[in-house]
Amino acid sequence: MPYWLMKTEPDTFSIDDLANMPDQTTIWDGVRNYQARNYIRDKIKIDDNILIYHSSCRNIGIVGWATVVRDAYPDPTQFDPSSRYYDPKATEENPRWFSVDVKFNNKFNQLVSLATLKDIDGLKALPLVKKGSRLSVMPVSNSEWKIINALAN
DNA sequence: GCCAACGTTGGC
DNA sequence: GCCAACGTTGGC
Repeated sequence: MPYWLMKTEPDTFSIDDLANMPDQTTIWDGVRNYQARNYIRDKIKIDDNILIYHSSCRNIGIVGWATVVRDAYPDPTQFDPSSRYYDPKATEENPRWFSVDVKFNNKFNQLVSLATLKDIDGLKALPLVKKGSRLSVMPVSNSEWKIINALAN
């Protein structure tokens, strides 16, 4: 089963916010990067697992994981002029941006910090730890998933 | 808050 | 199609 990692700013939406949602489920909206969009639209499927990463905050790192419960569909915020994610060039007939729904699964007992991730040889290929990488949705291999789960316990 | 690195835009 | 200018990301 494929694995992924998605970034979120906890000040905007944290893993605790996800755990507190009705049915512990939310739309993952606001992705506005083409490479990340392509993963969401074309690759990410129901039952795939998603590591949740907190960025731009005090405690940076992977905090837990969720599971995809709905395949890609047009991100409604692109059509909403009042949304910060509004995109005037997107149309219902020709949407640019896509979302999936994700459901909370587990919060790690301890955060796996970015500094820790950068220190592990088996994680060097992960875009997250590469200098200058800004990709907000990325694939995670089976072995990377295992390493990260081991670090979380 | 700073700023390096990156992705996108738009003039040519 | 190039590339300068701009806006954004995200660690520190």
